[in-house]
Amino acid sequence: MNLKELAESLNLSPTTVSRALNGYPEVREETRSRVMAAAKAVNYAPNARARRLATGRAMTIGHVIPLTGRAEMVNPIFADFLIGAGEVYAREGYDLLLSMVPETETEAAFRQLAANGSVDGVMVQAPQENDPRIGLLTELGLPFLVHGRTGDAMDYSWLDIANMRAFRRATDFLLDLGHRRIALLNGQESFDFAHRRRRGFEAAMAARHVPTLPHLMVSEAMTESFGYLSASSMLDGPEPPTAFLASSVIIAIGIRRAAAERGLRMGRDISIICHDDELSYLNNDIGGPAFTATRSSIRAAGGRCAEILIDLIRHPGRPAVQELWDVGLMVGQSTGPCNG
Amino acid sequence: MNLKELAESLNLSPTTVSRALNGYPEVREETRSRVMAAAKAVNYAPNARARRLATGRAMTIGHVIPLTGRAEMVNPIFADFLIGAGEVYAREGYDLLLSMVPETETEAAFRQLAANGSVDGVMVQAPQENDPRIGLLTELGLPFLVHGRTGDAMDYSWLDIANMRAFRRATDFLLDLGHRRIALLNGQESFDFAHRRRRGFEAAMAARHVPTLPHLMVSEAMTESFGYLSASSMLDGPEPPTAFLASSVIIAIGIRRAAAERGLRMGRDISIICHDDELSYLNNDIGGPAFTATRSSIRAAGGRCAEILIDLIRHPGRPAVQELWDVGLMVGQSTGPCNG
DNA sequence: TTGAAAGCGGTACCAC
DNA sequence: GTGGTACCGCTTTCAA
Repeated sequence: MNLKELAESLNLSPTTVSRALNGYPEVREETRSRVMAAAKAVNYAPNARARRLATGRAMTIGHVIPLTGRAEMVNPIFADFLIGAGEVYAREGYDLLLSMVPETETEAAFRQLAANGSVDGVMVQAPQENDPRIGLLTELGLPFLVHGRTGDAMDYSWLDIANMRAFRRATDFLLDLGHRRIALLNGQESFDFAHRRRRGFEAAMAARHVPTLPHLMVSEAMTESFGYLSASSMLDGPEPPTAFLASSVIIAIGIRRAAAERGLRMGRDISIICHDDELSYLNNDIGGPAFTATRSSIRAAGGRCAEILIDLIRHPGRPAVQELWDVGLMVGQSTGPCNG
Repeated sequence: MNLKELAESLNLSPTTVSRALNGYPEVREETRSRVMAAAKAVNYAPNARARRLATGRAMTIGHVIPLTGRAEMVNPIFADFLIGAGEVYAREGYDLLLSMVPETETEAAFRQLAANGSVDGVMVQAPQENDPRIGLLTELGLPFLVHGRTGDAMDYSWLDIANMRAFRRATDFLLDLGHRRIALLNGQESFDFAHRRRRGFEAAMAARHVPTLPHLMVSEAMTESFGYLSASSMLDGPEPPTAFLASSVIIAIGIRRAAAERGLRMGRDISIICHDDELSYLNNDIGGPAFTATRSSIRAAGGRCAEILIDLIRHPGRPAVQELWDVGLMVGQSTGPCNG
């Protein structure tokens, strides 16, 4: 059953039926209810393909995930971010087009999406320093929102969590507990977030005149084995750390295993604070939940990113939205936007 | 630049240009190359929305993920499956529509997708016993493929791994090593796969006349804390297990932590075999990699599922495809389809 | 081998 | 308030 047939069965024009269904005000109430009832009765749903062509909008948002050797999506934050964003898309009537492409084909993928008009905008995640995607998307005129930031000062829309502040605060917390040899197990520093986290860590240490120890600072792709192997060698080496700061829960899981193997007890012999944590994964390590972001805050961030992106799509030409989120420390919820 | 403009610039009709671009044989070779060159020169890409309307095909496949309380996607297999499927979709020119909906709204989501024609088919994952989705999709006439099976004997297309065989073989392996008190940490038994795995486990034990111990068999949502808590209480209780069989790497990670805390050494004091494992997560637990499926085999399964589904879409009315995959034991690759 | 024209199923402008 | 109709941009008969 299509619009025309539905209209005929009601002795109305397609125009009127379309208007009634789409909530236009000029339709008489009685007509509208008659149309609504009939539509429901025959289980009518407007054809999305036709609508997309007629309106010129795809009502679809693309998430392009570059696949590197290690499948990044496994990192729990990808899933949580997607869920948060997906909820908002659904609420706003948008579909989510997920495109996983080899990293080398990312540019081609974006060009394709822009050229054939199958999305109205795209979400960009995990930007690297001077990420080429930003210039490309700007050039293509495809609306986009970046989750994270690049170092440079281009004028694009992004939402980022206050990485530096989060790690500075977490480091302060460990220092307050009396720790001096704190290890930082970070993600790859080509990613902007890892860079900021290290700066936060270093700032906190410097402020207390505690030297950072090079052998306790490593950064690599965030996997459990990276956490396990790094923590193992640190714990077995000279000047072992008494506390760990990890950039991902995946890393923290590895650290915890290394610690457990050595009979080190969480919260007594050793403390771990990590990012992207959630209660079911890791808690009570230092006498209570200890993490910077949480899974629910990542999800909230995904939702907020989706809202901003949709707004950007609906209002082309609006100035770039740049939102910094304070994810707090030892909290279960994002605290939302902040400044500074 | 659209087809009509491109055609005008070439002094050809849209018809001919369309044919040239789509590889129709009746176009003169010289014309075709002229068209191709021009298309490339102006960076022409056919509008996907228009094409979808004209052809009546969405060229899109839907993955509907029901969200339960615990976000299942975190389970690594979801990501790997998606990656495997996504590669095939991209190769075949299909888009992937990812829809995450509250479990209670799954039916409405499918009805919507079917009614508004935004997908040509859908992938169904993690079926429960007597899963209502199967009847619904059959009724809606929307092509679908199930990854996994339900217990009942309906005639639908599925691809499943040989869960029973995998777990039977894994259990045999542990029995061969001399283990007698083997614990099974399974997923929720409302899922068909969990049910089959238990049967495989029980069959192996029965064949050797080794009694299964009720306190060593638990099934619950697959999380790290489930693994940790269950293993902890088993290890501290009477008749502790000497080996574990886990339905997910996530569970195994929890088991390993419990074991590490108690100073139990992998491969000596305790052995773990798990499903959905991968080297970076867990290995050498019994003196070598030990798992039933692997991340790469899940990915392969995703790819194969995508191929089957696309085939189903292209050839409506073909008989149901039912493929069983042997995922082996202690191997890094799927061995592919098998029977029995 | 090429072209004219009728859709595909909606939306939205303009007239009534 | 309602209806006629020209699109949206491509595919696909049918005719030449």
